[in-house]
Amino acid sequence: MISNQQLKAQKMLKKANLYCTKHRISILKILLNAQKPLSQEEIACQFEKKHFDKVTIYRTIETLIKAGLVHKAYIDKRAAHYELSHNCTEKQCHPHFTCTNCGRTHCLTGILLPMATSPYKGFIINRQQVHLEGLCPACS
Amino acid sequence: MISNQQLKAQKMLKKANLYCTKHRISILKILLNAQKPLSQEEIACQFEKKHFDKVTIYRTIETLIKAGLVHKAYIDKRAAHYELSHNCTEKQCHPHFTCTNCGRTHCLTGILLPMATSPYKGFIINRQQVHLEGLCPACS
DNA sequence: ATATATTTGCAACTTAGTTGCATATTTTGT
DNA sequence: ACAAAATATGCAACTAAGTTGCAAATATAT
Repeated sequence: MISNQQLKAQKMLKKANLYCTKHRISILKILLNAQKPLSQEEIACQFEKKHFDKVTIYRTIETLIKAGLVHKAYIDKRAAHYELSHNCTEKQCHPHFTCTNCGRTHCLTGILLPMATSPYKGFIINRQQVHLEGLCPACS
Repeated sequence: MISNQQLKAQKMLKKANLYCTKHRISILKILLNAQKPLSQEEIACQFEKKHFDKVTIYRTIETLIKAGLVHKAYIDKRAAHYELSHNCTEKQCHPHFTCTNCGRTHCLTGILLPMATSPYKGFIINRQQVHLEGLCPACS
């Protein structure tokens, strides 16, 4: 029984001209199900019994970032957090919201700000990512 | 001979009700002169001979953040980078620009985007920070 | 000048991420 | 379907970033 997400992940890898390995498919599936950016450790936890080396996870993420499938989220955590790029337009990522009370991070996919335009000569802006701070529904 | 920045730093600390120590003044002076966000290590390097323990630098930064004088910049570096809040409005920080070619980060203080408004009930947005990616004048 | 409150330095530690290399897996060509 | 070539993975050891507890030093208030 091949799941929907399994097929989706395989297609993503094929399209990006990457080797279609168990590890990459698993990591893509985890990111497809995630409702927020995940760290290496959070990804590792979702494998339960089957052990995935952290080096493999880091290298897989790096590969997926280079292929444009994944990007780093700019949030206020010590460890880097990653998410799929498929909820973002080419020029702009959906905003991330961090609650200053409980520290939890949410993706606010419903917001789109106008793109910044540079008043300085020579700066070519290709992508924009917005970070928001405030109180989440549970804390407000 | 007391410099201008020395006085400025002292005033900032007094106003924030913080002990006015050599270390805090030195760190504030370094941040006042910086044209971009600095990491703990970059701050430490500017002390030259006089040795400042990294723990002291981390704790000082934490204190200054709590007092609202400093904040973390959301940029694509492994180590956290910090800057003074005095170039930002209460609601919004100036955007940071990272060059995808050379990796250098710049502050684009001339840009101000409209504040995001949440389409979700219960999310109260207090502050916004924008991160831009593209090519800097040297690389474009 | 002294007492009290707060900050600093040191040592040891945790967490996050990286590198080199031998082994295993995936793809390509036949 | 099979072998060869290309690429990915696991392991061990390592570096970098940040934290904690505690004793000594410094700043402020009286």
